[in-house]
Amino acid sequence: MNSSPFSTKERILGAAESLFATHGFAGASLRQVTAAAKVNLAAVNYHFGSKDKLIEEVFRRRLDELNTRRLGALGHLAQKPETTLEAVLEAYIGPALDLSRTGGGGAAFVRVLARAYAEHNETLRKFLSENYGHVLRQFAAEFQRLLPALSKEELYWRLDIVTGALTYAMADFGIIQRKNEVAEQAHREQAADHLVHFAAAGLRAPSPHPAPRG
Amino acid sequence: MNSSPFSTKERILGAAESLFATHGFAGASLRQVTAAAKVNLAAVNYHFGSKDKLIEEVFRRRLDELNTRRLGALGHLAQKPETTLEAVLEAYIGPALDLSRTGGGGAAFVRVLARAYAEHNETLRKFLSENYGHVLRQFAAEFQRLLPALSKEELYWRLDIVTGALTYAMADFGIIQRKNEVAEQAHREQAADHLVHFAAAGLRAPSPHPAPRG
DNA sequence: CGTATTCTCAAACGATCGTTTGATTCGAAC
DNA sequence: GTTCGAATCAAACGATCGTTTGAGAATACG
Repeated sequence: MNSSPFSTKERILGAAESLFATHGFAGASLRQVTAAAKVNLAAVNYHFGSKDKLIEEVFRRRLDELNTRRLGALGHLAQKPETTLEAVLEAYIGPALDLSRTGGGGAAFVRVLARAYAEHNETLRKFLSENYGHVLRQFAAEFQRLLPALSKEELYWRLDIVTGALTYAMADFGIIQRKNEVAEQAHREQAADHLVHFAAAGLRAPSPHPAPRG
Repeated sequence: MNSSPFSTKERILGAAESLFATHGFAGASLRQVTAAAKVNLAAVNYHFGSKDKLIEEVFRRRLDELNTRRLGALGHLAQKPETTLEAVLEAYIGPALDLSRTGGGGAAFVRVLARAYAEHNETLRKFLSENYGHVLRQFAAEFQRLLPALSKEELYWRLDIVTGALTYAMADFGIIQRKNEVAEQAHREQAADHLVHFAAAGLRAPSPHPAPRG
């Protein structure tokens, strides 16, 4: 019955990903999603149970592979004395870049990911923390090994900044607008290159023992 | 009739700011807003005309003062040979910090500002660009003077990263969660201090003439 | 005072939301 | 061919959305 090579579930996930990226979770309706996926409205609740479950599935589909690849890349570097800061950053950012490079909607997903940070939805936050929190903790441990001069608190502050900048840059929210659809991949690769370079310098900055502002 | 010292318009703006920060523009309904403001539902359309106009007014109320203060701080530094990179960053970030420090809902507004980046709402983007784009251009010119080794393109990439990190950090989206309401101001000041330090190092990083990734 | 204007209020408007229902169609197993 | 579970469909559910209405209360001005 499907004229498309993709199943109904896959078409819903793809359309939802794209529309959530553009309009947000509350702003994109199931009627928009099912219309874009060319499926019946009831198909969402039939296949996923509810809109919230659909949102979770949009995340799970991408994050399972993304974080597996991140940990795999980290596994080749961890504990080795010759590992560089740039290499660990690359292990974290590279899979996200690859994801955004795959034609099948991954570029939209990184925008959805940025949405998740902006959403203060507690249910969503808990889901992400429970399912993928261990990845961030493993990377933090490796960064700590490479930056022993930083206190744990200082390190977490900086990793927080890197994560924010990564999310923001990959999601293409910035003032720098690309010219056309063809240049999107090149644009995103440039963003990642600049980001790794910038983040490495920021992480390496000497600890300030900050004085009161004024 | 108002038992509050604030007018109906002011109470609506304050409640809207807080709820937009938490639930987003589409996620916060006018019924939630008017209930929190303890005013009648129809008051929004009477005083502002529509929900979209209310959103614009939430921005205008804060950004007019914020950007005036930013340009004022920049005016004391621009063209002077002894100006430092940190001072210009401080001129950009400091007023945002002060805003988030004022008790009257400014802390919520910085989260609203971050929402604006995540929203791909063209109407909102156009409004912000038309009304406040000149501020970013003036700061870019001053950064260019202080970082002559950077190409214009390279500089814009880095400023884009700084803006993203600033927005993200000030909006308190990160993994670092503060313990209670009392510590919020101290938390935010720490975030700004770390951010200035991090951003200055990132901006000063030598130009990479980036090689192909691999 | 009376009058005009501004503001607030409960109530309802039509539209759209997420979800559910029940009938119908499909594809494999026997 | 018959049967049966899976999938799709049009239609409708109650709830909530932004917005509008018209009457009443508060305020300002003569």
